[in-house]
Amino acid sequence: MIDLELLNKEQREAVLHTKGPLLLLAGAGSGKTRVLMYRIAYLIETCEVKPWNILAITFTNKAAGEMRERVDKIVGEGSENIWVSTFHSLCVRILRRHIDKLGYENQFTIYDADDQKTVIKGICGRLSIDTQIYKEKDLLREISHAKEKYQSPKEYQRLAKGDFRREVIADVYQEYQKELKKNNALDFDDLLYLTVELFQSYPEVLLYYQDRFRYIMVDEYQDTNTVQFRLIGILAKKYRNLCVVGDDDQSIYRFRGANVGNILNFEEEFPDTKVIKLEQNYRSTQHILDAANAVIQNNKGRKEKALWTENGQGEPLTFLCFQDASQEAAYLAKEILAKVEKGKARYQDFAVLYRTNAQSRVFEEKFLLSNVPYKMIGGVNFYARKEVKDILAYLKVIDNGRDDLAVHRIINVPKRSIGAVSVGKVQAYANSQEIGFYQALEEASMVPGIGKVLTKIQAFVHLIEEFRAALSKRKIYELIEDILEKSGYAQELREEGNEEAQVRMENIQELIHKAMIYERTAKEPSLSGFLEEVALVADIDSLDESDNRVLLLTLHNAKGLEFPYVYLTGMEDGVFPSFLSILAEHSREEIEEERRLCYVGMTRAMKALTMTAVHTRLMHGKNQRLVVSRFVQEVPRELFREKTMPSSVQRTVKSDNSTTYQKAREAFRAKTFEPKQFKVTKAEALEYQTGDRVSHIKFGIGTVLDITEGGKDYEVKVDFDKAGIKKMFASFAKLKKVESL
DNA sequence: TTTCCTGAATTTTTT
DNA sequence: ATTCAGGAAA
Repeated sequence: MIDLELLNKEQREAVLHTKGPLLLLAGAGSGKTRVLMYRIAYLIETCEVKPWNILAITFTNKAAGEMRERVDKIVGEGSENIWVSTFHSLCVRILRRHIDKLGYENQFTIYDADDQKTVIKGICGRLSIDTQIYKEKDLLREISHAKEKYQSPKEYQRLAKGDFRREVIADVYQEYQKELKKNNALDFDDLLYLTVELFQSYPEVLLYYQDRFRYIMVDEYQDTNTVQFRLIGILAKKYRNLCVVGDDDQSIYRFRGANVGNILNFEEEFPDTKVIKLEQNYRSTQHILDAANAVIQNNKGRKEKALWTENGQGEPLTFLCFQDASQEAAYLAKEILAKVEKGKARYQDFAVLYRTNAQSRVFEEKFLLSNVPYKMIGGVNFYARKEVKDILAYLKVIDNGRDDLAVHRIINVPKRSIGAVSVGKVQAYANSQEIGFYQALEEASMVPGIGKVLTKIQAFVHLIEEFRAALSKRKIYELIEDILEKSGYAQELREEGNEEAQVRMENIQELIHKAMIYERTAKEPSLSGFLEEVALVADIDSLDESDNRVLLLTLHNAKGLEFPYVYLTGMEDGVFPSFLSILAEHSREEIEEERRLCYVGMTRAMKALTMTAVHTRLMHGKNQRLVVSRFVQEVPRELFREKTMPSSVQRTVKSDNSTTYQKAREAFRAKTFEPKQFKVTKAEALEYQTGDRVSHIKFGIGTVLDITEGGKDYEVKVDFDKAGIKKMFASFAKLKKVESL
């Protein structure tokens, strides 16, 4: 049962307004998630709305999961039928059912940023485009923006007329779409774009979903882009029960096409919109809110609002300035450690926020050194690691035979003596016959001049066929194990035998583990489903609040989270706001976006907010002298602790040329290769020894033959009764002793 | 032809 | 850290 008395007046009003369009302007920490949750519960309980008629769109998968869980607790039965998901996973679900209407196969692959770049490179090569002038990154961004605005290649070309540069980009865009379709692949933007296209071309499909989603709610509305706006616009058109929740001051994804204008457009598109403002903050102290309000007030053209709280004044803010980043990090480690040891806080109460991922490494180093347990979000994505991408490429080829990109990746991994020249011949044959690369491999005997490599290619094709045939019988994690063994990938790693190979193997083991979890938790597990999950998860989704560690993350990743103690680090002009935004063509807008980012960061803090800056920082291989961020200057001095007020700073933004590029690079390298402790800790002692009988989750019971001590783990050789002799790493095998020798 | 080696270049923020 | 280009060795 829900109790509306627990809500304030505005929150309650929002819950009770169930019919027609509703725009909820919710300041940071104003309890909007709570409102959404109560609203769903109220619809089901009191208005007798069927759970499957409700669609809630959240920003991350994690938020979706939490929302469902919390609604579960209130309404109990039926909540699993509510569609709670991100824009992207919603679109995948719809497209898996209907995309054949648009000329793709339903088994499509989702391409990540790396895949996109590979495609673009290929196109630039074929069209002889100079990638010095047309950088792959810029081309991709331009294409992405076009799709975000729902511009087809044709439309883009029409608009590009007369602008030579954009005409070239139009050609690339067109080629790019052709290539993706040929590979039966979609990029992130396609997921949204094609769903809109589907709805616009097939009214009966649209009608089905309009009738299905009679009540629609969208969280983080300020970060929707034009296609997303269009998507929810047409979905909600029939019943018009659309509730969007957002805060224009927290719009931080403009670079990704997010359009704050959607908040203003909303009332135009839905003229009878009810607007409710939530301004009472339940998260932070008044000091923190005053500071955040003071900063954000420097932005023009925002909806005026001011957060207030009943939480009391709280402590003043702290500002600290250090000589360099290493001292900044060392101090934070020391301070956090001291607070935890005094029993004032737990590690999980702290968050260290920074503008760019590159800034994280110094914190990692110092935290390791001081034994401060931490978790870093973002940075090098787990799924972006070479060995993981290799295995995923195998899975993609098995799942979608038309994904030539994946075939190219694995054709000679591990080494099969099928080199670039042979691959070129097969590709040429494929082009001449107008067939896919994989199909050309199947017909390799027809390829002119293929010679001895033919047998190797046939062996590869046979291998893939074998995996495909086994698909229905094998679990996904078993399939991965098959791939490892039968392709020789594991063999190659074993032969390398160094520590790096071991880490790679561990990463693959982690992938296997993720596959196991997926199969346990998914409703209808499938290979496509697993690959899709891998493609759409964000690092932040894996965050576990019960994990007692300090969190290291970018400001962007911190959105939607809260912590008792927040450190905003790297508060220097040039870092935050970034040079790119200061020097940009539309500098004012760009800096306003950075300022909103700062506002988001500040409002994450519940009890205490500390800002830190440094005098010099190693950037792009040079030691730069930096001045304190203008955002710090925008905070009224009286809000800071007396002794830590930002000192009036020398106005010198000059790079220090005394260090040559080479020297800096060497220094950087030296740091990179410092002996590094590992997060996967080696067991102090194993519970078993040679001769003991042990059990393994998959292989069953066996006898330990040998234990070898490696760099950071033990390698254990076990003779299993059923599975024979296997070698494995102790930290992964999780062997349990069943009897002693 | 394939493989192995080296040096150079690339990092704003992300689904 | 990874990938790519270019050149030498096998």
